[in-house]
Amino acid sequence: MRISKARAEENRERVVAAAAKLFREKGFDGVAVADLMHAAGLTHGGFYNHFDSKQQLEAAACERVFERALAKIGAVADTSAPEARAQAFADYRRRYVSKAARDTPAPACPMVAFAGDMSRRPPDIRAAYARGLSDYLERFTRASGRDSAGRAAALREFSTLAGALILARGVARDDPELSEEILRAAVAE
Amino acid sequence: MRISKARAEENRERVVAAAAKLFREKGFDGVAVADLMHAAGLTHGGFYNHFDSKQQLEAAACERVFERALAKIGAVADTSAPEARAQAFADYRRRYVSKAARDTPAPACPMVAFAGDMSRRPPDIRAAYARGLSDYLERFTRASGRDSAGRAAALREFSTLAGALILARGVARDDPELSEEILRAAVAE
DNA sequence: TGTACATCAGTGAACGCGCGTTCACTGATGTAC
DNA sequence: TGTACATCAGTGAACGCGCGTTCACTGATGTAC
Repeated sequence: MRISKARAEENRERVVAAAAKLFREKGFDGVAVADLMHAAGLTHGGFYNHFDSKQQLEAAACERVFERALAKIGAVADTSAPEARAQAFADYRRRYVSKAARDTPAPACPMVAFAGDMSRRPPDIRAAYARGLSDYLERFTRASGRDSAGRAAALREFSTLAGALILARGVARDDPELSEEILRAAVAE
Repeated sequence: MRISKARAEENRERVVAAAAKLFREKGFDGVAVADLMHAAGLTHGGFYNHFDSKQQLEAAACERVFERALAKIGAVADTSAPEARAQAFADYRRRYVSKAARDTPAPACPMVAFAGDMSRRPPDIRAAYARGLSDYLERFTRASGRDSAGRAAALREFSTLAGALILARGVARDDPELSEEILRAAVAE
């Protein structure tokens, strides 16, 4: 049963959206093509009408996750009024290491979701990730109110946030107190 | 061909050692039982003479990696002369975010190697990991010369180091300049 | 100490399962006239 | 505008492969006497 072009595009979109969510949640190798298609309301056989391979969808999903993350930090960076920007950045940091961010199965931050096994992924995904991180750190630096002289401090600050969230997520279920302690320490002054 | 008890124990030891290395390098799911046994100079069939399951070896390997990491940071923490301890800690930090640490396929730090997918692992491995991180952070705090009042600062400092190494490893091959910048920023003052 | 036998670490074939991918088929869509 | 036909998104069975695990077998080790 052939489907209209618009509907087909809509289906492809749903597959990418499902992949962006499920890959963040279970990792690239933790989700089967059939799972992705089922999550998008389709059967697995049609997958290759939209993508050359699972690997290609992985790259597309990675880019999709970055689009969202870049839009979010970009909005903070592009806030023109300095005091509003400072407030937006403070909120961003606080939310980044919140318990909600720790407890969500699918981390919104692509670095938290993917950094761990990025060194083992094929070149095209790694390239998308590297571009994404580079763009993200540029925006994060601006969002933090620093200029190029303060870039090192901004990178250090983001390493702290990402490191704390990754560590806190790893022990969340087995040592919740330590997990919270790590999160609080990351934004303590 | 039956083997002596001593030789059998030696073989088991080699399997755990191979697992501790290969799991750090390729992740738990990236190494097959046959690979592990082959790396230990054995064939895959004998695996279940030593372990109930692959999962049990994963837990044993995780503990093994922590033993090494805890011994290393423990030695710094237990250095009694304050100036020698401060020097040893400075060296530890510098080496932790060195290019060598970034470029080694098998990270020495269990958090860098395992944190990424720890939230998806079975309970016994997660428990071993949580115990290990808790012990590690206690030693790291002492090694940094801080007492319990300075524990938050110590946790924040370790989050920075681990986060930076994880981020730097993720883009090492695709954006080496950014990768180095992240590492340098983590220990800049 | 020497002998006979049971034990069991190691071997490699085999099993069963899940996964990425392929393929023949369906039937509504898009197009040529 | 209406009709005939080609296209192609979606379906579900099937293929091939790798992996964790099992099993019958081997023969040196460990032990009972």
